[in-house]
Amino acid sequence: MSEFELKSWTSESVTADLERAIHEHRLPPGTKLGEDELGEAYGISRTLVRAALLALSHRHLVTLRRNRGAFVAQPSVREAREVFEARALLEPRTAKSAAERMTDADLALLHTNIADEHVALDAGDNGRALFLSGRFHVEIARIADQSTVEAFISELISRSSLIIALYWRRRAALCETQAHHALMDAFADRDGPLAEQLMKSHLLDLVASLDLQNTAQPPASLREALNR
Amino acid sequence: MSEFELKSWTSESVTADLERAIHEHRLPPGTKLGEDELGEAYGISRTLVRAALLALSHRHLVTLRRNRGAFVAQPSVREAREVFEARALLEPRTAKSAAERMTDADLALLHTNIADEHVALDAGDNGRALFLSGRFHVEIARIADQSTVEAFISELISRSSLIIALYWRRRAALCETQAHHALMDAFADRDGPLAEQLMKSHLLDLVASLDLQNTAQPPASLREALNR
DNA sequence: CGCAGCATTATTGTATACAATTTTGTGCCG
DNA sequence: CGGCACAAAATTGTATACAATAATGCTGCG
Repeated sequence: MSEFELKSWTSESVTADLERAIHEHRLPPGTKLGEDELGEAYGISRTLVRAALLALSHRHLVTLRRNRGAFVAQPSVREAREVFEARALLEPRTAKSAAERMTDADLALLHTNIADEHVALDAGDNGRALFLSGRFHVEIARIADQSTVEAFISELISRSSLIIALYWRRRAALCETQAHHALMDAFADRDGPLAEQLMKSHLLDLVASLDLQNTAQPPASLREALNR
Repeated sequence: MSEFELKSWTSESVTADLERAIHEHRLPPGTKLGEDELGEAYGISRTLVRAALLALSHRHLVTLRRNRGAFVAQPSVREAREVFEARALLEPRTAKSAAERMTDADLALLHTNIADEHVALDAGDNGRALFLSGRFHVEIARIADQSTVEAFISELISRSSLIIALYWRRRAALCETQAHHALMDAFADRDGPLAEQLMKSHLLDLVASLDLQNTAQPPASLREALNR
């Protein structure tokens, strides 16, 4: 390892890097994000670290507790439900629009995305697979040519990753790739209504695969102390 | 006026204060928001001003241009359309949920909100009337008990205020109060489907009242230079 | 008189210093 | 030995200093 810094980080790129780390579960919910610690890690001052943490808190990926610091967010059961209800409002219609606007280049890109996900899965890199799985949804919004909705979905996807980390029921491999394949078929046929229906079902399946029965979440602060 | 500061502003309260000023058109689109200027106005350092501007930029109410400063956002025609498409995805269903959960206290609150709007309108305070008109929509999301969707709608409402400032066709009084009254009737009857339909129509009417034909927006930077 | 190039000024970008608060550690007393 | 009070350390909150960049104005030449 070189003594010199290889990259000059900006506030935005640090935000993106942290978001990806959270999305990939390299930074699990509850992890303390110390300002000095991060500043040293990226070779920047606390000023820029704080800007990044502020940005992440606005996306509900990080919780800022006054005079206590920043922590990777731990969505409550309530919040988990709300996130998926919001996704249910936004994504099916967006999938419909995407199907109707889909170009061959878009199709190829989505295919590549799914292929990469399988590669990551086979390599045992579940974090990367989860990230790519989320990217699939964001790409659909991009293809629908709705950048405003895309931004909302992008946030909801990242928050969903935290929810999965906390409430995912099975430890087995992600079985949702089937749903994505089915969506691909609808996209290939430019079948908007089918894509809408498939996305709706997909989201319902996702919620069903979560354990959202608990009214309280005991693992929250305890886990944090034990795992670190 | 006292020489002493009456309130100690925090980053959050400054953000809220600026957002309201933007929402009420006291700070029109394109207005330069100088850091020193704001810092002096609120009696805080640039550190906190920057945190507030960063927060507002994340809500797309302020545009940050590197090394040039912060400006009240000037949504493009494209963005304007997208904002209302996003609202069309979120608000009708939310209105339906709200109607089904509506308590008498909620109804009373909405009534008060509308009454206040009329008072502001009669007093010629169009900015306040516009703000209250937006609050009506946000309150509905709150009543629907969906804080995640509420946050999205809140942002979209504020952005809509900028859109209205730029693209509002008639200069006459806001004629949308009728739509809100109709919604109130549906709410009073706890008629979810009707509320959903009325909200959908209301949003369509709103878009129709805008002039979104222009492909380019010449008044953007020119206006800024002339008006200031 | 007009414009190019440079110096000056103003504003933002980043780092650092200091203050405030919380957390942690220690010792005394019951 | 346990618990409370106080002190020390660590961390965040805010302000300020300095650096970098862009905007402005001036001067001299054509």
